[in-house]
Amino acid sequence: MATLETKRATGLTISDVAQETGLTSHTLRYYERAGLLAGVERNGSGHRRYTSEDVEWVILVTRLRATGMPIRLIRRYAELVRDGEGNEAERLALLEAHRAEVVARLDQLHRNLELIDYKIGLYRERACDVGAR
Amino acid sequence: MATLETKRATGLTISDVAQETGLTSHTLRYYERAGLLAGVERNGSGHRRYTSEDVEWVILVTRLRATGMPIRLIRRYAELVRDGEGNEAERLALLEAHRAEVVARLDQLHRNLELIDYKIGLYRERACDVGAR
DNA sequence: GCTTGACTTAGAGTGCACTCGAATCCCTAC
DNA sequence: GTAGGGATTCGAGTGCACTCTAAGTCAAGC
Repeated sequence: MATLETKRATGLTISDVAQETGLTSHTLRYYERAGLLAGVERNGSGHRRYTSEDVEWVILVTRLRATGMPIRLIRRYAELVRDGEGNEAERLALLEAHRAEVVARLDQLHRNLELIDYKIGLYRERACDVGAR
Repeated sequence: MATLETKRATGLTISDVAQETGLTSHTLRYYERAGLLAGVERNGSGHRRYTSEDVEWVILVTRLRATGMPIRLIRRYAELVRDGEGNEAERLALLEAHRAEVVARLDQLHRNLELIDYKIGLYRERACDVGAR
């Protein structure tokens, strides 16, 4: 078994990263296949070894997913980052467009939450009443 | 073609309701099959005729869907409503549980939005800088 | 009376994001 | 040296919520 020392030198295994990010190894491989992760380094026997930068990136990906950004947009963003400098404007545009969608979704969620609260109020106030649906 | 008068008397057609709710006729039939809508009345030739109460209910369903309540829970709720009085406590519990989930999701969304804002900030402030990912 | 178009049904297909299976490989411990 | 456990790959399977197709029925307008 690799010591912490060794891991620091050679990078984390896929199950280390799975544990740290809350994803499964399956999902990590799926993300890599889908182009969300730049090529992760391999050791002599072909096993993935993740750097801490890789892990940071994976965490960013999970956050973007958690806000509902679809895989294909995250891939686009990842591609831009991989292509390096010169496309920052496009990256910014992509993030801003997504931000706008998240804000819109938050608004809608807040509004619909009010309806739920209204219904809950009905059931609480007139629990023995007839017509509440 | 049915006049508005006629429609008021006989109920709305599926495409009327589709238009009014933003769903498609397909989705309305799907919801009915899935047990989300109590049996909608039919006219002589077997076509659905929706009452305004039906439409109200459909709108409530769309709002619950918009907050991410899964079909199976909406079905459960619809069943309770159909069963009539006596189960208000369960309806309330169902709505409150869902409310808690929505609130949790809102929180998480807010937190992740902050990360997006942070990234956007990076690109705005140091658009010409190197290391921003 | 016949076309047009909206409606009906059962059931198949789609898109998304995983999620899992099977076969195989390889390092470690006994 | 061999069993175990985890890694690899490709590709198939799953779950959800629609979304659409095909075959057929029916009412209204020309």
